Amino acid sequence: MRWSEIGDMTCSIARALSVVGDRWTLLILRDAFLRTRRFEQFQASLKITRHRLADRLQKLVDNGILERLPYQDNPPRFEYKLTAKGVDLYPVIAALVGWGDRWMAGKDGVPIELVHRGCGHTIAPEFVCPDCREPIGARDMLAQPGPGLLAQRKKRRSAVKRKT
Amino acid sequence: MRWSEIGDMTCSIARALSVVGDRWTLLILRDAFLRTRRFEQFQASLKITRHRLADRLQKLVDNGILERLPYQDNPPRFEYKLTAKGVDLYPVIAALVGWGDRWMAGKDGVPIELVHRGCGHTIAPEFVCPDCREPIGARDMLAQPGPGLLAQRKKRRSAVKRKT
DNA sequence: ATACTAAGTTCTAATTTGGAACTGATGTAT
DNA sequence: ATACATCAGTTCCAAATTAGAACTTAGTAT
Repeated sequence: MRWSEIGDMTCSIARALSVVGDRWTLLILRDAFLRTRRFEQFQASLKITRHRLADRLQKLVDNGILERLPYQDNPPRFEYKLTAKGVDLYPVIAALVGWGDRWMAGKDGVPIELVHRGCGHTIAPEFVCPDCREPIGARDMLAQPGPGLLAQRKKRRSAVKRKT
Repeated sequence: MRWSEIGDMTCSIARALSVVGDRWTLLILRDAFLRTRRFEQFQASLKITRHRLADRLQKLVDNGILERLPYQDNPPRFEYKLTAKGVDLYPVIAALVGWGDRWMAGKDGVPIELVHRGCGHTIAPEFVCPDCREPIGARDMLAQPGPGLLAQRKKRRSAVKRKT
């Protein structure tokens, strides 16, 4: 199985993970959020092999998460910047940081604190319902078929009909 | 390099990803959140090889994210349930769903909608600062060294001192 | 002329994964 | 009683992915 397509890909998580779901990619993005931009910087920070790094950066560019922009011409050199689609992955990173802080922190406490520029508080952000503003936990949400799944089911039904 | 330890592990993301950061694990957890519990159910749903599944489940149990509980004695059979630590990964899953919905949905629309049980609205949850309740984006947060990192730096400094 | 930098590429060896068959304890149908 | 099915895994080999290290290319600095 090629990892560009996981399982049935009906699920948004599967689709997201097909782009972002390997071990290095999220670490590369973490560095990107901390304003790392250049090949050598990523490599030095992550100790990823150069090969792998080139590969992952390429994939992120292909998927519109990073942009490869020239920053000088002679010799041609490029840097990688988060696109809007990339910046929008921030909640994923933040959620991972939060969980890591809560459950995997060493005895010395959390390694990095997040400070909200607006109010100056150093707290992990939390998920809320944008409508009623209540914090959201796993069992507060109900998953139900959306338009995409319904459309797909419809297609499948008519495909079966054609066969019989 | 063994993947139980990524890079320098100073970072909460690296620590989180060392447990949760491979392609199958988050899909297994997605299923767990949708109340899948048994080996055969996971296998049928994910089409992961049995070998890999056994491996990943074991690792999740080792890390306290799933619990392996007997549900019958003759023959002995077990099911896997999310622990508190596992349930607390919900924001990560939710963030992935949100991003997948926003950027990777097919033309038919999102496959699954999330309904907030409290208010009945079908919207993707958003991140807010728990203090001022403002929505949080990538550039609204400032990362600064926390107690864990400071403690570690202190240790390193004294180690250097001993050497010289 | 030599060394150095940035951003890759190429090569081989080691590790991880996929695919498919097999196990073992039990329950059910013929 | 024999055959077949279920569940929760193991075992084995081939295929894909990754690590590690050296090499490339184009320009700059000493």
